[in-house]
Amino acid sequence: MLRVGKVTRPAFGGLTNWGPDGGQFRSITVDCAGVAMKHSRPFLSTFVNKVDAKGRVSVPARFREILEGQGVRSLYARTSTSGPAIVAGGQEWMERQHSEIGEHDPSSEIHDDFAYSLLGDTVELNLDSEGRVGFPEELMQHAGLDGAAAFVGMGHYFEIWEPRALELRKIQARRATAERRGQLRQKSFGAD
Amino acid sequence: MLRVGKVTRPAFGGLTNWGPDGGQFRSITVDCAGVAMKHSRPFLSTFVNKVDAKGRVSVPARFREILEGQGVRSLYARTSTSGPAIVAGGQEWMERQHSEIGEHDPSSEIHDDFAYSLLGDTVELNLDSEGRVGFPEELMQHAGLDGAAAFVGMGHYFEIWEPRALELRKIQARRATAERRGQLRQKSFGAD
DNA sequence: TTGACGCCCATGATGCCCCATGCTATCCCA
DNA sequence: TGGGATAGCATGGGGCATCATGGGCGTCAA
Repeated sequence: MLRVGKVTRPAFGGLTNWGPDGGQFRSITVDCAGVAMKHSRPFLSTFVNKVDAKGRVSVPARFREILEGQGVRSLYARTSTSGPAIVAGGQEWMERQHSEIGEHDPSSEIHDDFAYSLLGDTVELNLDSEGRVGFPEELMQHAGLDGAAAFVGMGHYFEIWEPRALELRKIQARRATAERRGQLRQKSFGAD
Repeated sequence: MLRVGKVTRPAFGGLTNWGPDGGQFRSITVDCAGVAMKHSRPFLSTFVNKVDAKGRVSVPARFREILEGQGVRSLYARTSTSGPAIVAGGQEWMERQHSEIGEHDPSSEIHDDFAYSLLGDTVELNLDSEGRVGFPEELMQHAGLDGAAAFVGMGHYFEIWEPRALELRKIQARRATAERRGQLRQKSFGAD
């Protein structure tokens, strides 16, 4: 289980707040070691957009706002290590990935494994003036994208799925969540 | 050794107090590690409003005050994991959800399950200048909304039910509460 | 020359904003 | 104590801005 005080993962388990102001970094998380870290609003919700004949997809406007708030007008993407999906995010997510690798001894094999799979496979994609991106063929194939793409917010990052595959994955996730929270609920505090 | 769980859920079991002043954050909860967390007044009571032809519903004025006190003029909503209802809340509730997910290792399956069902299914809805929201068709269907919607305060968040379904649920809840509290009490405020 | 890519404009759909109206609960004064 | 005035709130509908999407044109490199 995660421990408090790992400076490299302050965001998981800290106190978070997004301010009401528009677009830029919106909050500070302070972990138990007193380390502060910037935060954008989380990527939320699911949006399904079409893939056009040129292979372009509109990045949902809400997601674009967040990405732009983090700096440049582009996103980072790679194949998911746990399913037929593309994992993507902005500057902050990239930094997170980077520091996750930094937790490991540079001379260790695990360090290199992480670097090859998390950094080596990541591409940086620019959004066009309409807010669209074209994913490389390899990523499209991994996710089985064809005709439509579902963007699902995962908090600090988001994923892109073939819509039907995502729906199936979500059904499974809802079941697991209900069970898990049902157990918590019996212990006393209200989940929802 | 301190675990994340102790820190990320200060509200459950912390020391809480809401002040009498108007609108903004009204209290501070301090958990065992000394971490402070903001609190609004709780969402209370039940309000029934109409759903208009465009599918819009007025959010009760009391609830709006609380939401606005938390920052932006919007709310977060998703289907309930435990019944035919929409679960909704403001910024604070969203932060709670987010940090609940953050308790888990990002590479674990439970992390993803929570993210897909708690974040991926959550939508951010802006209130219009009259204080109304339009829920997505999917949420309306899950709650069986049609013509009217009952907003019921649940403390840190609230739920939206089809009024009759809520009434039934409440009857069941009263009975269960009465049983738990013992025979004597059941006799004195059993049937209202 | 041709194909890939980036940039730009047109269009339709959707969501958001604004104004108008009517209801109701509360307060004030007779 | 009752009735009218008033302010806050819920409700309805029309218009406009934003967004997704499709297609065209120019540029650069193979």
